[in-house]
Amino acid sequence: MPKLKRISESTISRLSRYYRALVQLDKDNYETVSSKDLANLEHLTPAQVRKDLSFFGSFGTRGLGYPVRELKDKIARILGVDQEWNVALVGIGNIGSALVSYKEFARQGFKIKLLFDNDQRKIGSNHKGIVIRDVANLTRELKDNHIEIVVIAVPPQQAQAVCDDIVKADVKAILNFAPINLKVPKGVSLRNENMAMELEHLSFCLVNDHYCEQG
Amino acid sequence: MPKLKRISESTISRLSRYYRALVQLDKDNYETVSSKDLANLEHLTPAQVRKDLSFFGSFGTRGLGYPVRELKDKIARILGVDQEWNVALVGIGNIGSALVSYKEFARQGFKIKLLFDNDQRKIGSNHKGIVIRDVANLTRELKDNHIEIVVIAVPPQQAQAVCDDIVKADVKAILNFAPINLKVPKGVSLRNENMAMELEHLSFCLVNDHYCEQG
DNA sequence: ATTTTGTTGTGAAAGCTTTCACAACATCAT
DNA sequence: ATGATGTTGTGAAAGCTTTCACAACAAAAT
Ligand SMILES: NC(=O)c1ccc[n+]([C@@H]2O[C@H](COP(=O)([O-])OP(=O)(O)OC[C@H]3O[C@@H](n4cnc5c(N)ncnc54)[C@H](O)[C@@H]3O)[C@@H](O)[C@H]2O)c1
Ligand SMILES: NC(=O)c1ccc[n+]([C@@H]2O[C@H](COP(=O)([O-])OP(=O)(O)OC[C@H]3O[C@@H](n4cnc5c(N)ncnc54)[C@H](O)[C@@H]3O)[C@@H](O)[C@H]2O)c1
Repeated sequence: MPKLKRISESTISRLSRYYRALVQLDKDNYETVSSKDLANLEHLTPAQVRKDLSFFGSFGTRGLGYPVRELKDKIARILGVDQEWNVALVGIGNIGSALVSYKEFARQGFKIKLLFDNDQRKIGSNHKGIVIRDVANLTRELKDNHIEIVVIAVPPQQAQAVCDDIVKADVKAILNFAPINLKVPKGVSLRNENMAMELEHLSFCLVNDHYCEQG
Repeated sequence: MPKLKRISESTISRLSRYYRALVQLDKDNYETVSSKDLANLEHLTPAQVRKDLSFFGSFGTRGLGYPVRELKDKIARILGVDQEWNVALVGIGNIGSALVSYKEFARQGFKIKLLFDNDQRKIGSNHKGIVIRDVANLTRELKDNHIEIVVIAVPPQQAQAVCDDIVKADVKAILNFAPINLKVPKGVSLRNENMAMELEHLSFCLVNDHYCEQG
């Protein structure tokens, strides 16, 4: 019985982790799994697992645990990975190319449909079977092709302008690799993949081991 | 007067953001900045900024704000980005290659010194001026070259074995791109860059807009 | 001098997340 | 049937993070 409460970022991230674990358990032909087992697999606490799941309903049986396949499917539904998503990629440089080559995303339902760049030498060329389009037509082409998720992999100076064009196309989900704080209107989901920040987190831990979680 | 309290992950991430903002403000020749200004730049609250900084000391002047260059340098010190770090990269495939090409990391003090792979065709070849070494010698070479941070960019099946070799070399900081939960002993800092998880977060928001922050 | 305006640093309050603890079941052995 | 064992779902407690609110200053104006 899902109440209309905000779900925390950490709960959503953990759902992804449960999902990955359940896919593996299902492959390994496990029928059921307890919150304790699932917690151990992901280095979490059983109470955390049960509380996270309880936000979305009661999926388990007391005394037995959770049915693996069923729970996997339920979480897939919740995460929206039971369906296909049309993804576009803007900026086909180092990172952009790596993402296009990565077949795992497609297998998970994230289908890279369109590629964009502003480099005349790249526009029109075929990249892993997908033609690179001119970013000048970004808004229109995103609309025409019903793109639902856009990945930004352009230099930081260009990122906000690209982002604005994406928002104009009514796209509601953006994954950004540029190390910059993009401004998006309410109703648009933005996730940042900031590697510099992760490296700085690590150097912080190296310098301040006493302050840091891992002690 | 730094008390010996754990610093939260979110505070550390925000320090990275303040730092980036301060670098820009310094370039733009600003002398001072208030918690209000800094908060506006990063879409945070002034109280948050002041509280975060207060964990590490008092850097501002009442009535005036913070001296930009001084605060920048203080945060650089706290984050450990006032020094150089020796970085090694394991797995020179799509993602690994993209990281080697990225000059920004070196500029920030993260110097990629060694590359490793297990593919005989790649081992010994020169990649952007760095020779690719055999991962068989990983532990010894990490030690010999005083590597402090290692980036894992191998397929998920190989990641834990690679990780174990890294830990054996007494490396205390690991950045992992493989979509898998690595097990590391206490005292080793591990950060994960999991793009699939970010995409799933976005699809969750698309499916459950009412549950999601951006509502 | 005194007032006004501006801003920090921080204890306390509010809000949010995780953990605890236990009733409510389910299964199995006897 | 009954008891023993195992596990969920959840309200309450504990713990953590963010926001509030204000004293303590600093500078400038009067
Ligand atoms: N490569 C990495 O390892 C790495 C690591 C961390 C962050 N990043 C960030 O990811 C982003 C991409 O990095 P990269 O190394 O792939 O850069 P890159 O220079 O290799 O690629 C950028 C691509 O974007 C294109 N581009 C530029 N402006 C554009 C615009 N307005 N519209 C469309 N395309 C445009 C360029 O032509 C180029 O193909 C950057 O913001 C970078 O800071 C990269
Ligand atoms: N490419 C992407 O866009 C992307 C996106 C998300 C996650 N990832 C993850 O990042 C990792 C790397 O992805 P990729 O696309 O670069 O893969 P890739 O196959 O292009 O590269 C992997 C490299 O690792 C090497 N390797 C394999 N086993 C090794 C070992 N034991 N020791 C040393 N090297 C070894 C391979 O020879 C290869 O060069 C994977 O875990 C992948 O799931 C990649």
